[in-house]
Amino acid sequence: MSRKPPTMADIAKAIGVSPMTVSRAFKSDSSVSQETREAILRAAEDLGYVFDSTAANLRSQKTDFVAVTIPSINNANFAETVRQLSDGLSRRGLQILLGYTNYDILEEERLVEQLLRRKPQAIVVTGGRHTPRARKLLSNAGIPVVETWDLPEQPIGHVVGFSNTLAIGEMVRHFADAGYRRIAFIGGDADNDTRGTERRAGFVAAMQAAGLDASRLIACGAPPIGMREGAVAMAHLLQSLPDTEAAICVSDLSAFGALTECQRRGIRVPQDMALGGFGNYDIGAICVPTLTTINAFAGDIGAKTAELIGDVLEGRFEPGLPQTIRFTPVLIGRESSR
Amino acid sequence: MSRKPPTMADIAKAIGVSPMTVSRAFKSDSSVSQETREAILRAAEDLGYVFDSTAANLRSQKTDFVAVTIPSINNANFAETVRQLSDGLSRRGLQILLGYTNYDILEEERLVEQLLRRKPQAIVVTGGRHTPRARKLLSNAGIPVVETWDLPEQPIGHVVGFSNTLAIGEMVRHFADAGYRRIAFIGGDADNDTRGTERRAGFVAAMQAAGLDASRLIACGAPPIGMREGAVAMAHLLQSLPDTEAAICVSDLSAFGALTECQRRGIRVPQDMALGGFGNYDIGAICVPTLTTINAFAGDIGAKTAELIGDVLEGRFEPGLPQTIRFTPVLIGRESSR
DNA sequence: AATCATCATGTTATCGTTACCAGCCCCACT
DNA sequence: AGTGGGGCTGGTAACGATAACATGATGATT
Repeated sequence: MSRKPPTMADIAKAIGVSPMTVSRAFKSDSSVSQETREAILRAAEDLGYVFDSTAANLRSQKTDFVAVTIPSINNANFAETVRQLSDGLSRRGLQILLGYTNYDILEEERLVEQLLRRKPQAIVVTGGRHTPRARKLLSNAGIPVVETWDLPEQPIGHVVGFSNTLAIGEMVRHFADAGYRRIAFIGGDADNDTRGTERRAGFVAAMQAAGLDASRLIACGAPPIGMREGAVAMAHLLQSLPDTEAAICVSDLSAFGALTECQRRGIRVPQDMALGGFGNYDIGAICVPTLTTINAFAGDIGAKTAELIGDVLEGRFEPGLPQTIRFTPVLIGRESSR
Repeated sequence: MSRKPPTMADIAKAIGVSPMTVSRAFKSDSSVSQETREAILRAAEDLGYVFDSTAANLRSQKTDFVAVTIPSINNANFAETVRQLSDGLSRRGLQILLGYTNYDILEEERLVEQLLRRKPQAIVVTGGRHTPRARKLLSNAGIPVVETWDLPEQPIGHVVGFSNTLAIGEMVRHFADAGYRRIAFIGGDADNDTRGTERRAGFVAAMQAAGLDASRLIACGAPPIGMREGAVAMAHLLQSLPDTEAAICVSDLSAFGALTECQRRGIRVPQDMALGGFGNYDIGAICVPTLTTINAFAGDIGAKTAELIGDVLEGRFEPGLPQTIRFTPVLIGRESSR
């Protein structure tokens, strides 16, 4: 029963052809006569043959893997990026090899090394901050590298991202234009949360540019920052700076958490406290009141990255000429800031 | 510059040892003298050597991959299962190879076939419904198979799951005991949503067992069923069956959507309409009012599956003796059903 | 002193597929 | 009839690591 699984050679023997012909029969473009191919595929099915990619990968020096690292899978934004990336790549015959860094660049380094051993055709990392060793590994890997979700100052290779700083600036202006003055920022205090700290820095810069006090900063600690952290932060805010008129949160999740805290305390949103989020999560479009947010195009980042990788691998670009694709975050004004 | 990457043979030559010794130097348990190993590792670093798993995989017939299929990555429940699974496996030196079926068993079949070509050491699938061909592929793969999130009547191999039917029965009883009589069910009408339909069937059975009318069934269509679908369904429910006292939703997401619709219409929850969800999502614990739900132990399913796979692969079980690990879903009573 | 286990290393063959290079047959054109 | 090209097939070697077995040196044991 449990003999070892059949190989192409077994099929070849059964049909009376060479293994080479069997190999060809499995590739759609190669030249094999119709009847031979059918006989081979039938025999393969009969024998319960399963193609062995590991051997093919070794011989052809192609794995059709694309390595991807994200901070966390439990985040709708990153998940959406991965989904679109995965869809786009699978359409091109590529398969994702996914790893989580847990928002830790040391973990990222380990992960990158581990993933590179699998000989992916390209690698996508989230963010532009890496350990020196990770940078070196990526640079020397000899495959296309794409950094996403940020616009690194010194990109390793390609980039598909947007400016978190600018995006938050947009949000600050939105509130300032609406007449809010005492505006707080929630989150972005942990230095392993690069996007969060960028947003916080962007908040401070934009507030100062608008001539407003930028000192209302509420800490949430290390990522992931979810709804609960947002609620806790709002409680702090209401206690420490009760005259605050508006709070800009590091993400829609924390904004929603902040909203629930207001609801529990009978604080009306937006009349007593206006709220802004980030990321255009589903929840912000449906909760009551709906949340003003920033669409950072998480899905499009994934889709565009897939397209870019396809183009590069199929030689549609000058090789060695890194591309930077920049998305412009768009503010979505909703009920929480009217 | 772009010569081809160094191999173990190159390191061997540089150090003056055999390739075999180099190979051994990279495995922690093998016997290589301290100094030789150090010299090898140093040379490897100098040359920018990256271990080639594809070759090792072929020769040793071990990939250290575990294939996993889930319906969707954009679902906090499945994501949590995958996270714990991934953590547990990586602790054992195994790496996940993930694929999404989009709630489609035909897509699952394609995916399973594709994943098996990569020669994983084990495969985890979500749910117990598969195409005949997929069943055959899984059975003949010669590796441990784990079905999760359900309790299939005819398991292919191992199972780590719970009874959706029983879980919803629990929920129905909770509402019935609290005095609710006109109870509706939202979702679970699409037949590619196996867990959803099971929950709906469980609802009908439990309602009948309680002597209650089980005909208040609101359709949501095909999965994924999110917040928006829940809101739409609640609108339908309020229009078609306005005297309904309580609604049990196929998940916390749809329950939250239903809640928002109530809020927009000024319908008090739970006074005018009680709500129940499923899955113990973060949102249900924090929204106002908090949602009564069922903890299905999504994370534990992943953790336990990782443990099971570890045990099986390391021969800690009678081989060929499939295990079934059954979780008992627990009702969490919250504000939405007081 | 002889024997044997242990350690560190080397040699050889192989995992299953495919790149590369031929070779054959048949038909279409000169 | 001769030449050429395209379609189909086969033989051989190789991808880069390691399993399996073998070897020499060292030290422990009797």
